[in-house]
Amino acid sequence: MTDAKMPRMTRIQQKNRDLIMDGALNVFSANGFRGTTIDQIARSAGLSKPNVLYYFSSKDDIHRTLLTELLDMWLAPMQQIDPAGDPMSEVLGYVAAKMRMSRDYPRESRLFAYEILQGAPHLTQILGGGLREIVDRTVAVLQGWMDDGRLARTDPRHLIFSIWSMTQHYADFEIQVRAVLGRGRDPFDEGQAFLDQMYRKLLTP
Amino acid sequence: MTDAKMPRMTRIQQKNRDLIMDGALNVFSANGFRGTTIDQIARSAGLSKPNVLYYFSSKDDIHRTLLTELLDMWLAPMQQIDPAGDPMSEVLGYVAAKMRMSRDYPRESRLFAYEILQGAPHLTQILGGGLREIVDRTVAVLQGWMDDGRLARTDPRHLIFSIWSMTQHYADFEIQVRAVLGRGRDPFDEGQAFLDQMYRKLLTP
DNA sequence: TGAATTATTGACCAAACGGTCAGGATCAAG
DNA sequence: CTTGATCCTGACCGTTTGGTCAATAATTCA
Repeated sequence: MTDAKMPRMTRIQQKNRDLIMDGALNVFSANGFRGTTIDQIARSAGLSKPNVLYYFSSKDDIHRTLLTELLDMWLAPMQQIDPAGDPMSEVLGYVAAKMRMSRDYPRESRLFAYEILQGAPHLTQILGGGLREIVDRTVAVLQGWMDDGRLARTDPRHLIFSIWSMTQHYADFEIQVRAVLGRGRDPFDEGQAFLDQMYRKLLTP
Repeated sequence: MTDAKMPRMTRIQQKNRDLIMDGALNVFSANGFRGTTIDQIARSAGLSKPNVLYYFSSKDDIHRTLLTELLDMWLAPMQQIDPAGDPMSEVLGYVAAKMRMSRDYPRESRLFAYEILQGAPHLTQILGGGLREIVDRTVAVLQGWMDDGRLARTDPRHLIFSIWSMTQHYADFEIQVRAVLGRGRDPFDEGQAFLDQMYRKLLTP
C-alpha cells in the first residue's frame, strides 16, 4: 500500500521474483493458502526452496505480496466505466471485460475466491477501505444514469454483486460448469452471450 | 452411494457421529480441507482426537461422508420444481429457496464452494453423473415452458448457473458483501428482493 | 584480476499433523 | 454381579512443513 517498486533491483532479482509470483499464483489458486507448500511454489518456479525464501521472508509474505500486486489489475475493469459514455454500452462492456478476465485469468479469480472464502484475512483493510470507495463511485454513476431514466431502476450495489458472482462463477467453478454443459461447448462464449442478453433486458428502461 | 444407514447403531454412536459431522462442517467450511486439522474437528465436536478417529477412519473419511450426507439436501430445492406449476412462480420459488439456503446454511454452501474450487476431488462422479441428470431434467422443464411461450427464451443451463452463482455468492462471499454494503443492512433480504425483480423481468415473455 | 556483493543450496531444526495402539473406563445384557 | 462388547484416552510414531544457516558459487565493479 505504501511502497512503490524498489528503486534498485538486479535483473536476477526481477526475474526470480517474477518466477516466484507466477509459481505461487499457480499453486495458491489451485490449492488455497493452507493447501500449498513452499516446496510446490519453488518447484513451479524452477527454484529451490531456500532460494525462494531468499527473496521472500515467508509463505505469508509471498501470499500477501501476490494479492496486493494483483488487486489493482483485478479491480481495473470497474474503474474504466466511463460516466460520460452510453450507459448500456458501459455496463455491458464492464460485464464483457469481467468475462474476459474469467477466461484469461482464472488463476487470479480463484486466488481471490479462496481469500474471500477464508474470510479475507489479508484483505480486510482493502475490503473495508479502498474497495468500498471504488464501488461507491460506480454506484453513484449507475444511480445517476437510473435517475436520468437512461437505465432501468435497480439496486446498483446488488447489480454489481450479480456481475461479480456470475462472471467469476465461470472461472471459479469451471469444473462444475463444464461437467453440467458436457464436452464440446465453450462456457465462456455461451456465458457472455447469456449475460449480454440478460443485462440488456434487465437494464433497458 | 451403495450403503444405506447402518441398521444397528448405539445411541452413543448416533450422538457422537452427529457431533463430529457438525464440528467437521464448522471447520471444513471455514478453512477448507487442507486447512483443517483433526484436532480442530475434535475440539469443535467436544471430543478427543483419537475418539474422532474411533468413529471415522481418517480425515478424508470424515470429509467424504460429510459431503455425501449433505449433497441430497443441497440439491433438494431444484428437484422440487413442479413441472405442473406456474412457470414464473416455480422459478422464483426456486430462487427464493436457494436464497434461504444461503442464509440458513452458509456453512454447507462454503463447504461445496471449497470442494468445487479445489477441483471437486471427492465429487467427480456426482458432477459427471447425478448432477448432470438432475440439471438435464430441470432444463427440459424450463425448455418446455419456453417453447410454450410461458417463459421468455434463454439458455436454461446458463439460467441455472446464474441462479446458483448469485444466490451462493451471498453465502460464500458474505464478508465481501457486508464490507461493500456497510453495517445495518441485510444482504439476504435485499438480495432476495433484487433477484426476484431481476428474474421476473428477465423471464416475463 | 581481485575484492565485495549477491545468489544459491544441502543439511538441518522444531513444530504440527495424520494416524496408531495398548490399556483402561463405561455400558448393556444375562 | 459378571462378562463381553463398546467406548475412550494418553502416549507415541513417522512424515511433512515452514523456516534457518553456514558454506559455496556466481556476479558485479573498480
